[in-house]
Amino acid sequence: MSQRNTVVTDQVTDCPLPEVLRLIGDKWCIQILVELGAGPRRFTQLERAIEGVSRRMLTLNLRNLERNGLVTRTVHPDAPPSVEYAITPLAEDVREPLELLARWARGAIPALVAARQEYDARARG
Amino acid sequence: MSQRNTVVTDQVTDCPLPEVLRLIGDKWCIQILVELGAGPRRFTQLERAIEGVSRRMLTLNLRNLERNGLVTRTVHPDAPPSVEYAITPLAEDVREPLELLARWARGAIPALVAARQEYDARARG
DNA sequence: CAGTATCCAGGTTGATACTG
DNA sequence: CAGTATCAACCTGGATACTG
Repeated sequence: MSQRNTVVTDQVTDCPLPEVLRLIGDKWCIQILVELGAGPRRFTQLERAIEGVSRRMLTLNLRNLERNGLVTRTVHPDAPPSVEYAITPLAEDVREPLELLARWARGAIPALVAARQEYDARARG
Repeated sequence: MSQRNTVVTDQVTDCPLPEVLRLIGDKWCIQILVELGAGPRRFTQLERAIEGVSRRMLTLNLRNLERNGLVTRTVHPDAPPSVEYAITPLAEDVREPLELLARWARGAIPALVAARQEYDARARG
């Protein structure tokens, strides 16, 4: 999760894909975006919605998303504290490409499973 | 790179995206697929084309791609050995979704950079 | 509530040397 | 040529305890 400023700086070729993947490739980013896609959420709401995420990782991933302009964080000056997260238009725009990717994944799963079984069978044989 | 058999097994929700990202999210996978998209390549060709990849990682990534049915590996019984890698139709199909994602990335870069500058400025301030 | 600080286990990667 | 084997460094992530 350390600084990964590579999205533009050192991208010489015309394929930004490796950078995008690092951008949204943090372990919980997608699930955060999906959850926030349904509407703004508070920290604990996210923590409960995203099964298995640790407090630490949720924080780090949110900070990263915020830093990259994909998520906004608004603090309401209440007691007890209340912080609301929401996705930005920029993040909205990435939903469609991601949905296509997801669609491909759903279609590809049978072939993937088959490929693995065959590979593993051969690897053992 | 250890076994990650999760693509189907434990996916309860209807969002396969985290799994896809692990599938093609290995550090060099995309670059391998892009390179092979231009035509079959031999091991050393890939090693030279993909700047910064170590022999070890190239091997591991290729094995993973092969296991998932995204790349084929054909050994020509020559001396010296000759091994040719190529992408499968399954991998061809993923190029379009990935291209859309790349297109989004290219468009989003200015906003990303701006978001970061602002965030980092505030973080220091 | 919404984090931060700390510690640690484990996984991932690169460098390097070796092999059929 | 096309790898495998080994080792060390690094990074990531989870658990936990603490705080405004």
